[in-house]
Amino acid sequence: MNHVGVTKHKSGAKMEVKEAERIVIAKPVASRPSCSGFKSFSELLAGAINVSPPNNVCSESIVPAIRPKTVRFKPVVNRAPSQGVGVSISSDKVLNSHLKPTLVYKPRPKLVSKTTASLLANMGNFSASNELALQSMEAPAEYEKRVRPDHHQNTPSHTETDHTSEPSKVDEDPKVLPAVANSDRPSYDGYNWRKYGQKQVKGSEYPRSYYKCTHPNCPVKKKVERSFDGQIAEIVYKGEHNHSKPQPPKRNTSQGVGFRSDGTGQDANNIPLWSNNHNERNEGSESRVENHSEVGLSIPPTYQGKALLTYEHVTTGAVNAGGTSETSVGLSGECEEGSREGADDESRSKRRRNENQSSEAGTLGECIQEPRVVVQSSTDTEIIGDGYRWRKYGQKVVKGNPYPRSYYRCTNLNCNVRKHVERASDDPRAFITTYEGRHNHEMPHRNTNHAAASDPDSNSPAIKDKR
DNA sequence: AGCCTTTGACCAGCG
DNA sequence: TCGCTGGTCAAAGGC
Repeated sequence: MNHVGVTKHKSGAKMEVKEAERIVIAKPVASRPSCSGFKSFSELLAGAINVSPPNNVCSESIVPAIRPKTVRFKPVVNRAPSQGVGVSISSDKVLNSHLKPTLVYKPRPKLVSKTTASLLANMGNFSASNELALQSMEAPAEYEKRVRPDHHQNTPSHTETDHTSEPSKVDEDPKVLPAVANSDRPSYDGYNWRKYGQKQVKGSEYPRSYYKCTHPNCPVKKKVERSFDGQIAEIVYKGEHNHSKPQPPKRNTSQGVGFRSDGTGQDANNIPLWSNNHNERNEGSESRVENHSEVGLSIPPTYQGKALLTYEHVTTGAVNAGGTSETSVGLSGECEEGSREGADDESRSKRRRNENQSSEAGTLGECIQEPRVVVQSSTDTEIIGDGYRWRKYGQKVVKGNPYPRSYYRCTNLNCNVRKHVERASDDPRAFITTYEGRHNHEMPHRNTNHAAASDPDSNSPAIKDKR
């Protein structure tokens, strides 16, 4: 085991290490990085990848930060995601968030199975690799900072058990059992991670997995909470990579699905694409990429069919938006997880499956029969909420929340920013809006504040974005 | 052979 | 001081 950067000796040594980590690692501070020389991962990434947006005047700070992207909005004052930062943090809670140590990345993507990924890949634009790669969190561009609501309410019962190993379990829908996907793998961010622990954390319905970057001397760690169906419920990065992304063994564009089965968690194809493709393709959207992956609209592997639909929609949206990256991005998250996980997780799952076959079988069946994902085909609703124009491209019910979540995409050409809005299950008056990516354009409508206004299902109160 | 995951146990911080 | 909790270790086993 290469515990890079971490000494393993009990007590004393350990402490030292921790100390070190603290120094190096950015603590998940809720506070939003400002120009104080504090850069978030996404910003850093952005800088590395693209030309940094004008906003980022602050330059290079070394501090990796965890940037919050999802904020819980109360029907009060909200801000739209500012251009520079892909996320808007607002609401009282958010504001207070910095008081809390938890800065979390909390995307809730669903995954698609390998099959889906490959299908998508075959569809053309979509390259599984990309997708996969996208998930990356590396640059937590997608970080969402979220004041965590009580998860408890969300999911009643599946806790305790160690579902991690089991790839797809039910999560959103207790019945949903992703056939292939998921698992504990960290999201694909182009880096290699080694899982070194897993734990059921109090307050969280999902088990938390701990990962370390496998690169020698890289102090980066991340915690991932994955729902039973493989969705990433929360990701927290700690530290900053002191190396570049590992080069993928090979790049592949056409094979949508090239999964390594070695359990490295790397998808030969994925990574490459991720690092190359995305970076290159999405100039200016750097963060988006990463984000999408995690946050992206995801579809439980189980719902392959749906996934495809979604995919199409996504694609369409992308097209409409004028970007292709979107497409990949949109799926990325899904595929990534699904596919990549698929590789090794699959085997693992098999193992586990054998062990728990009976129980799972039942679950799976149900899942398939009762998909809860409702993909709205093309609700080309343009909504002007936080000042930007959004097109709703999907909607679905997420586990633990009776209210459907709506997915929006910025309608601006080439802008890959997306957001999803949902009511807080524990507080119907509160809305949780998660932004992905950052706008690469000016805000078309500055004073409008009815983000969800046109959202049919949102019943939503207008979400005002704070800026 | 090397690397990864799993998982119970251990450790430290905190209230 | 004690119990709880989160984070990490490390043996075992798989690929």
